[in-house]
Amino acid sequence: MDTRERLIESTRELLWERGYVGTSPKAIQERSGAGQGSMYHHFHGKPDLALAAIARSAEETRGRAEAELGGPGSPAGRIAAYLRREREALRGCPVGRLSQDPDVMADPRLRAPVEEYFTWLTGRLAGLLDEGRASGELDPGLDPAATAAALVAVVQGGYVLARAAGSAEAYARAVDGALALLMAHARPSARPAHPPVRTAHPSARPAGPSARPAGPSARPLRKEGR
Amino acid sequence: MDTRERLIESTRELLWERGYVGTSPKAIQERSGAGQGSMYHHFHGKPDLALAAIARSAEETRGRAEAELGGPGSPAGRIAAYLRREREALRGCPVGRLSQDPDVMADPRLRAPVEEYFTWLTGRLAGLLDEGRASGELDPGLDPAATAAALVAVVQGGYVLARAAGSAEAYARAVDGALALLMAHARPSARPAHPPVRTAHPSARPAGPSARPAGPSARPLRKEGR
DNA sequence: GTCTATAAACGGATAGAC
DNA sequence: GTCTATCCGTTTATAGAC
Repeated sequence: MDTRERLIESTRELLWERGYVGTSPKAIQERSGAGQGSMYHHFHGKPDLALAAIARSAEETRGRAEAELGGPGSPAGRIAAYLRREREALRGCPVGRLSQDPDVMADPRLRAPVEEYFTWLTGRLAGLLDEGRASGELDPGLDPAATAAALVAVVQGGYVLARAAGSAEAYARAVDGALALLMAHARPSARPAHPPVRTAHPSARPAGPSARPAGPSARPLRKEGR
Repeated sequence: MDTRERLIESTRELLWERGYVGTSPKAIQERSGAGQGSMYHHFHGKPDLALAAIARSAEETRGRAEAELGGPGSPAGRIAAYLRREREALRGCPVGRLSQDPDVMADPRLRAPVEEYFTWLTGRLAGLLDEGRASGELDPGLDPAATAAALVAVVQGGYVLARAAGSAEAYARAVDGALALLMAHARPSARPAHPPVRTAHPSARPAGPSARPAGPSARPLRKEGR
């Protein structure tokens, strides 16, 4: 890996860990092993280097999301796989983190990759939800755009909860809760097989929207008991 | 308001806007109108002043939440009121923001109020959900702890989406999506009479590729038969 | 209680030698 | 391309006068 590359990668790490304000050129140089001169030879300054790092992080994060969202399985299954994917919850989201940084959001060039990432991700999930609706896997009453926004928010908020609690479990709990809510809108046949899924679905019920069978075992989709 | 008080309030604002790393004693002094000497007379240094500010922000934020959560109405109704409460979505959460700050989370004293706030809030919501289950308002199949975590995450993630999009509407959309999922687990009689969850903001959200079918907007969130 | 003076380290960068 | 030297402002205080 050449110097330029090491500078970008080190900046990506530092932006992830400490944000833009918390990341100094000196720290970047130390982590990358590059000198003052090298850094300013390859980049015009901190914002320029940060732009390269942010753009790459956004692209990589998008690629990792697409690996799950574009993978095999039904739309709802792929969404669940994405949400549950192994994440370093305590480290937070390398892209979402930047949204909290006023200096990043104040600079249109630095901000663009962040905005685009979330626009893409929300749209991608909305498309999958719509696909699931069309195929009959999901309740046609679902609003794809709003549901997608809620799911993306759960992921981002899950990171907040995990960091606040000092435990990655808080992330898993939030995602589990959201998936349980979502999967209640899926056809029983489309739900994952492993958990003891016997929840009565509206379509499985004879009639009457209020007929909530009070079965205590009717818990949708849980990863671990609690 | 005396000098000590102005120092705390100015620090609260700055922590909210710029985070801990982004907040310098100098900026605090300028905003509060206090001099160097005053600040170090009333507080031992930046961490000490930050602690006072963080503790107060956590307490105040909790109080504002309790105002909705402990208000009138059914459990689900109070939760909906809390989630939809007018928020300055673009400013983010004064408490949640701190969870992204490594220097805050690294200091147990600064971190404690943040952790406690989220523990309390999640527990409070879980209690309400449980109450709703017991009263028959909510589906007994709901997992209160996981659902509560998901809802808190939606709020926190909603702030991220709003900031990323540069629009408070993104927050509203995420909350709407989450409430729609939740309310599908409520007895119809317990659901809001007026149309689903849609905030009355001046600018209507752009109808995505997946605008809802032209059915009556007042129809139940969850389809009854299929 | 509040003010000014002083200071060592850091932040963010430029200039020029090699 | 990389290194060292230099620069000016900021950060985060401490000391002591008023």
